[in-house]
Amino acid sequence: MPRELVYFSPALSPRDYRKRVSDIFSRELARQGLRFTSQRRRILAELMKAERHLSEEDLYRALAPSGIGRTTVFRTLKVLKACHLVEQVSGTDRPRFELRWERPHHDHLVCVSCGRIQEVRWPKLEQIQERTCRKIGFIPQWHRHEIFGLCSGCAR
Amino acid sequence: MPRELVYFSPALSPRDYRKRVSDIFSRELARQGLRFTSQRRRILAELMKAERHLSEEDLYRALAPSGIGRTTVFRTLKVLKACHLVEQVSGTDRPRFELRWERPHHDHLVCVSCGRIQEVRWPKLEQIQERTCRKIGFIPQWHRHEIFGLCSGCAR
DNA sequence: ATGCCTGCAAACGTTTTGCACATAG
DNA sequence: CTATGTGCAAAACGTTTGCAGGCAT
Repeated sequence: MPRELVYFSPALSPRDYRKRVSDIFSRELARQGLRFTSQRRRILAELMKAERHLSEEDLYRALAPSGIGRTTVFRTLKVLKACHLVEQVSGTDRPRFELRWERPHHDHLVCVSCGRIQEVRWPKLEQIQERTCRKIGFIPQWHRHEIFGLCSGCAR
Repeated sequence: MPRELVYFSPALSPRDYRKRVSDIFSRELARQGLRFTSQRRRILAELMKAERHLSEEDLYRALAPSGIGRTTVFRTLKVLKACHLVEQVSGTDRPRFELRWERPHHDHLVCVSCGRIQEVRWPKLEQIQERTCRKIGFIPQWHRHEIFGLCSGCAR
């Protein structure tokens, strides 16, 4: 159900964006002595063409007909996370995955009724967080900020 | 490993606090036609006396010797969540549960090295969040804000 | 040719469910 | 007394692993 994502950095066309992300993945794999297989290519493609946050299940269902196994989806998601190309977020049900590259950091508003996920950018919040962390000597590495509630459509 | 919690609202003595939370649970159960059994009482007591965020495993290990089954721990945690007496947070490993009643809302700093969980109160952040939500017609019900990184001790 | 990658099936750890008995109200 | 709660064992679920064969480099 989740929708409403803007995947493309304004400076790049969708096509260029896809090429760019693909190149980054391939380079990152090479750097680690790993291989850019057709399965990994297709899983990344599926993530890029999606207009919502996909779960492992979503990916598997989309790609199983073409012969990709569950294990490979799990393993590829792990590699993508390790490359910081994909981030895992919690939906209302299962973990979901989103492409991060070339996209500004943002937080999530998750509708508990329809599952829609909206994205919010909160530079001011990030700033306050960093200041507080610095003050108490905590070195932030990543964070997860998810607000659950009713989206405007379901609020009625 | 997580520690460093302040469970008591400053206005209440620990003893009064425990009585209060217990009463709230009992009343909430009654309201739903459910029963305040000895198991539920003891699970809540365990959560109240804990000085850290407990996992289901923690609770089970603490209470199994006195004959409480795994199933009951899971089921009771579910009831407690439904009553909004307990909130589920992600640690570095498994889900953990914390009492919410009479405690001000706060966010979490999770150390990925030692597992320590520090709590932060960010009224200013909450305020910004609420303002944004109101602006776009999103009705927030709860939120999860967890920052992962290195605590001051592990930063060295 | 080598060594990483794949798919399958089996293992795994966590959470849920079906059931007969126990117990709170 | 009756409906809800309990504990056990088994099932279900999402995820990981071991292995034999496949493929990118």
